[in-house]
Order: sequence, then structure tokens, then C-alpha cells
Amino acid sequence: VALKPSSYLILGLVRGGMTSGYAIKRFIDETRMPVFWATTLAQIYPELAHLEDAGYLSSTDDPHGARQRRAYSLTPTGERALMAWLRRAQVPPMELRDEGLLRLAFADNLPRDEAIALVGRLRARSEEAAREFRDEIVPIGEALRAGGLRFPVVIGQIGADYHAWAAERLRALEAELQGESGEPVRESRRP
Amino acid sequence: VALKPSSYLILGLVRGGMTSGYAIKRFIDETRMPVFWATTLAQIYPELAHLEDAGYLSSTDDPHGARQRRAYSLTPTGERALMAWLRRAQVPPMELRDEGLLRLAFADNLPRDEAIALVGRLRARSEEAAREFRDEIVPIGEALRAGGLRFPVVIGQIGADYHAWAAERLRALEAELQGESGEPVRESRRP
DNA sequence: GGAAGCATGTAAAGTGTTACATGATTTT
DNA sequence: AAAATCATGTAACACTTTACATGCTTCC
Repeated sequence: VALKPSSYLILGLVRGGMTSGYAIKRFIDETRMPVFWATTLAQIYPELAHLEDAGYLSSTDDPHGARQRRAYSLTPTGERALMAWLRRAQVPPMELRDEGLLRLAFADNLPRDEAIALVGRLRARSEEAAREFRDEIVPIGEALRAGGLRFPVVIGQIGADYHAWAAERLRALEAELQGESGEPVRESRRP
Repeated sequence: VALKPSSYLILGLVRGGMTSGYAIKRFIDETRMPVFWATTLAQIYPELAHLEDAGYLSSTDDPHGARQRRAYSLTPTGERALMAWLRRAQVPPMELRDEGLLRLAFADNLPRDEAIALVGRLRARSEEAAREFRDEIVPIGEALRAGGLRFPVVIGQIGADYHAWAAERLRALEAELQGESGEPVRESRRP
């Protein structure tokens, strides 16, 4: 029974010291460390229960005063599963599913100026995302680095660099589209 | 009742001349034009039916001999909905959900050489994807361009450029990780 | 006559999101 | 006393994927 990526996410976070459902939620909200595999609160608790049933996690009650809390930890099986996943030779192909680029694919339905405006909106979106990665996610990663974790900051930087690249790429596309005049030009294009 | 991205995908393809469910499937298989919003055969037929119920599409029987076929076309409502979507000022944030980058986020659990190997696998994956975009998807887009469609090739090129960029970015990360020696170095790092 | 392609669908399971629901404790 | 935070969950819905199911037509 193969685990899904969100299961490994939970496994990895428990292994990293986020031992309760709430701690996992808070870590995700605060650090946005798993930006490349989002999950929501409603998935965490069922997933923890499922991983315990399947023998990857074990749990003990760990109340603070009268406030309940359940503390999870990896079983040897869970440990093995996480490491095997990290070491697996095959990495599934990247899937990026983006409504913005889907719109762009249909931009032939728009007049040229409106197509350019659409590209401009996509560029603005990437600029905003780049800012967010640079100013919020990377600094949090740098804070975690003090605790010996170097990869959160690495993926934050990759995210920041990606969006910066995308913004530039879209700016180039805007320029290219603007360069093509509305009236057909006397062949200035190579054959 | 807002339509979902896959609905607009279908609407856009019908508008582009793929008037039957099978034609849509074939176009997707052959051109892989909507790489940034994948869909499967099992979604197409229910979606066509749903869009007709909701008044965005109309259909007529269009058999070839005794072989049945249902031909769809956009109603004025469908036309308006598609154009409004393309013109909408707000573009939802890009979501990229990638198991590979999720693994990288947890690479602190691996010894350095294995972490480097993981980055290497991710790089190889991007190189492969770049090749696929460059050698397969872009040429198909260029063929479509003859028919007046210029944006399929644009998104193919964006995909190719993205993966090429990613491969280079990951190669830089490999080098960076390799540069850090196993034993702690006498502070060659700025404060 | 058989294989490949054309054509349309369904069933079931898996996966994920939004909104709701509850209650204790700590801080202001 | 109220607000914020800690803590755990459920219900309903939305969406996607995998696998299955059927039958005709054209080409070899």
C-alpha cells in the first residue's frame, strides 16, 4: 500500500518535531514550508489517524493540564518508509496546474492589446509571488536554518527565483507581442 | 454559478473547433496543448453534458454513416462566459504541487551525498521535461501556428524555458551543496 | 477476417476543500 | 470578562483518476 505525498508530508513533519495535529497546522501556517504541497487542517487529523492505523505512527496522550493533546511519533516502519521515499530513484514528473497559463493558452481569442494585458496580469502575479517568497518565506527559512535545517530556506529560494524568472519571461513575451505591429509588416522576419 | 477551469478548457476547445468529445480527447492527446491544466477522457463527456444543461453549449446529432457523433457549439451565453473569463482582471495564484520539491524540503533527513543525489535526480527530471517540451510540444505548436493560433506555441516555449531554467537552477544547487565540505570549514562565509 | 481507429460513456474509488462544531486555557 | 490561542475533529461537497464497458467503421 503506497503512501501518498500528503502522507509523507505528515510523516516528515512529525519526524521534524511537530508531534501533534495542532503543531503541524501551526508550523504549516507560520513557515509555509511545504509550499509545494499544500494541505489543510481537515486533512491532518484523518491522515494522522490513518498513518497510526497503518503502523507508521504511534501516539500517546500528552495533556497539558486538563487540555487534551495527542503526541505522535514515527514507528520503525514509519521511519523506514520516510527514508525510502526520500531515496527512491524515481521522481514523479512535475505537475503544474495553473489557471493563468490555461487562459494564456486561449489568448488567440482576444485582440492583441487585450492579450498583452493578460500577459501583464500574469507578470504582476509572478512579481507579487516573488516578493512574498523573498520577503516572507525565505526569512522564515533562514530562521529555521539556525536550528540545523538548511533545506527549508533552499526551497524558499527556489520559489523566489522561479517567480522572478517567470516575471522576466512574461515581460519578454509582452515586449515580443508589442513588437508585432497590428498591420502586417514587410517581412522583417527570417525565413 | 462560477465555472471551474476545466469547464473553460472544454469551452475553449469547442470554440476552437473541437466539436465532439472524441475530437477534444484526440486534440489533447496529440497536441498536449493544455499542459498546464490536464484533464482526462472521463471528465470530458460529463463536462460537455453539464455545460449543455447549464446553457453554455448546444449540441446536435452529427452521425458519420451509422456511427454516432454529437457536435457541440457555444451558445451566446457560452461565448460571453469564455470571453469574460479571459478578460477577468483577477488571476488566481499559481499553484504548483510537486512531489519532487516536497522531497527536497525534507532533504535534511539525508546525509549530504544522498541529498546531492536527490537534487541530481530532480535536475535530470527537468532536463527530460525540457527535452520533451522542446522536441515534441513546441513543434506541434508551430504546426498549429500555420492555422493562425500563436499561443499554443507560446505556452510550449514557456514550458520548455521553465524546465531549462529549473535544470540550471538545480545544477547550481548541486554545486553549492558539493562546495560545502563535510567537515566544518574555517569561516569562509560572510557574517 | 482482424487490427486499428472512431465514438461515447459509466462506476467506483480516491483526494481535497470549505465550512462547521466544540471546548479548554491563557492573556489582556 | 472578553479575546486570543490551544486543541481536535466532522460533514458535506467538489473534483479527479483509474478502470471498465460497448459498439461501429475503415484499413490492411
